[in-house]
Amino acid sequence: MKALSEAGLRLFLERGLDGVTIDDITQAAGVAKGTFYRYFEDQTALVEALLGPVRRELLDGMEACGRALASAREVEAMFEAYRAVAAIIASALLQYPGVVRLYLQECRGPAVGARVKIVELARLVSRHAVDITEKAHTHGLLRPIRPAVSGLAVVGAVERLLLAVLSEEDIGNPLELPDALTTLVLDGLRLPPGTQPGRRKMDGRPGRP
Amino acid sequence: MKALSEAGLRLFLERGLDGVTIDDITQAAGVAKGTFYRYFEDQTALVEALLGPVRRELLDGMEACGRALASAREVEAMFEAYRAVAAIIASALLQYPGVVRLYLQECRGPAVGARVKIVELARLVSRHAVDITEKAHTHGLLRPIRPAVSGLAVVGAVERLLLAVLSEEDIGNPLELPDALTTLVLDGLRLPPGTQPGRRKMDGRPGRP
DNA sequence: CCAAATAATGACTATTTGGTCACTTTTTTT
DNA sequence: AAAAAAAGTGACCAAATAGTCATTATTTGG
Repeated sequence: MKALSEAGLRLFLERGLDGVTIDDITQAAGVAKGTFYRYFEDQTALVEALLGPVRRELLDGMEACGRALASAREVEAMFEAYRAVAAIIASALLQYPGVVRLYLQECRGPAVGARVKIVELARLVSRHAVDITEKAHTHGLLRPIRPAVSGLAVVGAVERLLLAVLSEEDIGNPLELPDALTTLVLDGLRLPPGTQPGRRKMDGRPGRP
Repeated sequence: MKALSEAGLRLFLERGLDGVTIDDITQAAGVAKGTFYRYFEDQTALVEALLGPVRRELLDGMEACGRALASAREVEAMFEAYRAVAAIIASALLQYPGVVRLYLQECRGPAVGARVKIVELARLVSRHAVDITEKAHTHGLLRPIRPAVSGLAVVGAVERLLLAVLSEEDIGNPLELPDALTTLVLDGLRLPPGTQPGRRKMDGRPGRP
């Protein structure tokens, strides 16, 4: 059964959810076809089994962040809530890198067949992200941009960077990512006015007066 | 032939690239199966035909942005180069909304079969984005964050917002998106220090001293 | 050591699918 | 109008596929 899950995940990543047959999976796992159906009703069930743990951790983490933020009145509490989510994501990345990659790879496809649960999770993640942004917004902690826009932008940025990490694109030390993202999202790309163009500060901190 | 392209695109969006058969397409287009093979060698060829125009416009636009930025020494020139890319994207969105959606939906999947050209385009887009960021970075116009990180983050944010627009998620007036994105990316989410929490400015401009 | 329960097998069926091709219909050219 | 060219058709084939099930192998409990 573990052999089936592992083979399935590997093949899904290589060929896409819809590009893998039950025969492929059982052959790769080194078992007979009938064995697959002893453990999973169909391909969809296998995907759900793979996604389950990540789904729980992620949704729990985001809900906790929402609750924490509901009572946050200061910027520091907001940062702390965001950091907690980042920790959840990092944990999932370390425990289930393949599943996270599968999510990133399939989450924007049409919600059909084996992909429904993945797309459903993606919708929940986006909704939570917007809710969280909405809360911070209500408390006046954020710039006056529609939460639906900034929340989704952050989701997109984070997901793209996770993909880069998992695809081993060259983005430097992954451990520096949360800091870089924080700087990026919270303080923006643009060099703060007053700093001399050409003389870059190298410590990566915001450094506004 | 147009009927085939349109039916194919519609079905690809409904069921995913790998979830559509030639029979599905010809049936939806109301032609016989053999007719498909008169115009396209296989499904991959149809996808390439669909993607072609968008691919050209997008890559041309990004290359132009790179060239413009190569000579940019001031922040204003940089903004102008970004605005030009935004215009290209908006144009593609209006002319070929379905194809853009197909790109967003499939661009992170494994580069297999009919998806290879889409994934290839996605790689080029990311590479260009990082190159562009690199250029702006070299000129000292940006914060000291690795261009590979900030460039990919912007790609991710933009792609997620485009998906939202095309999926008719509620993000308000799409015409305000470029401005929101600019504010978001260039000036950051965080309320500038010095502004009173709770008293939000409503004009959406940065407003730093 | 034996019997019952559990797990694994792979041949088999019914369908689906990509691709072909001899033929018919429509359009263009002469 | 006749001939030639182009477009369109759908039956057909071989390969692939989801799912079943009678049979065999293995494990477990007494």
